Amino acid sequence: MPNISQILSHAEASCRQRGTNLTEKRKRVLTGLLQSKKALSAYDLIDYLRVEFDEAPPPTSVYRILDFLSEENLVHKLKLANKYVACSHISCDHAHEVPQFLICDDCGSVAEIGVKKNVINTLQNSVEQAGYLLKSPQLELHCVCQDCAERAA
Amino acid sequence: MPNISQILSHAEASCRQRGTNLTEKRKRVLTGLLQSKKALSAYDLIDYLRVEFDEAPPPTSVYRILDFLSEENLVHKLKLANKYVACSHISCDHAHEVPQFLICDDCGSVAEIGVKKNVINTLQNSVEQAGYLLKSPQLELHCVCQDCAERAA
DNA sequence: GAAATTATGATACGTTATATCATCCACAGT
DNA sequence: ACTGTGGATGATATAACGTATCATAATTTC
Repeated sequence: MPNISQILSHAEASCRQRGTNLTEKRKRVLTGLLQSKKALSAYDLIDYLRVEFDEAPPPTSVYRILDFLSEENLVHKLKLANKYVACSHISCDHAHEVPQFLICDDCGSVAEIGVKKNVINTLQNSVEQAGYLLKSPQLELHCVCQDCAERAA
Repeated sequence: MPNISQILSHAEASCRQRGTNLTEKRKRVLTGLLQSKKALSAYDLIDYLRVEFDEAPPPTSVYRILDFLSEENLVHKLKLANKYVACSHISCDHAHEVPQFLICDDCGSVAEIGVKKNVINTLQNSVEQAGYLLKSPQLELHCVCQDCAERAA
């Protein structure tokens, strides 16, 4: 696993290639997500920026930055948890299947898994039979991680 | 499709059988969801109660009632949309597969579908391989309904 | 170096949800 | 009837998440 500064360089190059700009502020938000290794809310990130960088950006700015990072596929938005997480494939060069997220309801840890294509296809078929169009096959699943399951036991 | 008062009687009987009590207030919240035929937020329901029944319950009460109705499987909570919807099988007697929800991001309409058991199993296996436990295989999918898709076209 | 574009800040507010403590109500046992 | 008990609801305040609007700063481009 590459270290954070390598990931940042990679992300920066990727943005430049797409004609966008990974600014210092955007880098700091991304760094926060990479360091925490779990999903954070926008307000968690504001706290992080205050503590680590003595910044106090308004929510507006942080949400804008998170939107930007999502657009660049550096970060995923987890609607189910109202949180944001660094893409686990952030430093890969190849394209990926649509990510599926497992969110631990207890501790907030997030695992990103792939599922077989035919599962998604079956799902998509069911959706279309109901007269709907799937906007995004990105699933977010309520889970409990092993650590929390053991702690509870 | 049974009418609303039939559904209410059925729900009331179901609660009684489980040793719980479908009070008038709870009935009115359920009625609101049944009438609207779509997902409503807790605050939508407060508005509904004010308009239809000249009540002004605090959010606390409405959330409590929604929790109760969820426990009784009369209502489903859609975390993805922060809304609540009457269970479409509310008046059936038989057990059901775990519901899957299609949420129109434009108009908020919700379809409830079943998916084949093996799809869920496959998913569950992937989750377990990642060291997580699936708390609920209830999926909520971001969709666009046919009406909205046509309107946009 | 002025104009245009991009990025960020300030302020205020809207929406969703919960914490805490108080009150009401129905019903059981005496 | 009296009372205690548990279930149900209300009142109040506030937390957490998110957005609208307008202003300002920084960067690029000509």
